[in-house]
Amino acid sequence: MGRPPCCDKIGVKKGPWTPEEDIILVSYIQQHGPGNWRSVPTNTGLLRCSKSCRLRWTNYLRPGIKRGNFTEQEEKMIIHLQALLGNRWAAMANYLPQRTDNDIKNYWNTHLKKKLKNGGNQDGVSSFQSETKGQWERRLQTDIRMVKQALSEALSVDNLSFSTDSKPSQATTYASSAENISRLLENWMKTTPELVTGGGGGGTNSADTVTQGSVINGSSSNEGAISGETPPPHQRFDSFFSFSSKSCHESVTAEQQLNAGLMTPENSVVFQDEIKPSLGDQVPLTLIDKWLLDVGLF
DNA sequence: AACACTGGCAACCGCCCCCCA
DNA sequence: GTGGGGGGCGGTTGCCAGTGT
Repeated sequence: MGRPPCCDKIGVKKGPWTPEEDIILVSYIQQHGPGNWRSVPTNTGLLRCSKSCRLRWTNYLRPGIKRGNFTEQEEKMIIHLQALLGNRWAAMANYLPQRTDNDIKNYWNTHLKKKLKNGGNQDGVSSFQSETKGQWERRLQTDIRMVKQALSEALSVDNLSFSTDSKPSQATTYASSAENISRLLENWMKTTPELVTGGGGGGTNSADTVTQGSVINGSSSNEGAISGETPPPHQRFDSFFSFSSKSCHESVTAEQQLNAGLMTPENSVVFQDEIKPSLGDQVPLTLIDKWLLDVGLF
């Protein structure tokens, strides 16, 4: 017998996610945190496969995701990481915390692959590949060993500080996800104004039912833990948006620091609980910086 | 203005790895 | 030690918007 599918194919919805589904998912993760994906569809009532929920979260709703054009720095980073790591998109995403592996993969396949093919030697990448890749792999192995040791010591301290201060950090992190869906919500509210104007006219469609039943209740119970009261619907959505400016600011700050080489993914407040501690797979950003400096990129 | 083509991106699929009983 | 289940990852697909003819 083969392995059963992760979810029943019957009754599982496929295709693009609706804003309502996004809200349900984010609301659930705000309360329970990411993980245990198998239980997500059951507990939320989402007619989605657990994998689909995880992908939607990691690729779109996850906090701190930067969308839009890749910067030149990011592009160079991807090119070099691809040369170094191959098609290990998830590992590459560790060095570009604001980009998802899917984003990086798509960008590589649609832009960079073509660019390198047409352009040939871009920014010395080809010569780097032929001349220094082997050398870098050796240095990387050495670095990884050193860093593993140093980080394991450091993390034993960091974990203590994280555990004592995990709540605010988590709140900030999940708040940022609201920023990601806020744009969707804004569009959604434009198209379905009756849902968020306090039930002005009608508002008896299925979307309203879903929103009132699953999302608002979930959201309010979550916020109730903070504010202790249930605001009216439009204020509850406002509170979703109210996260945006702060988290956006933090996100930009983190980005600026990352770009300036002042902050590594490991000590970023925004991403610290999203970074996987798979030390064997990744090298701290400072090493990449060093490498980029060595090859004359910065 | 209408149609065809192309590129970009979100989402799905299936394999693999790791953890736990 | 082993098998099953869950999660992660990379490859691929399909839809949609933009652009060209």
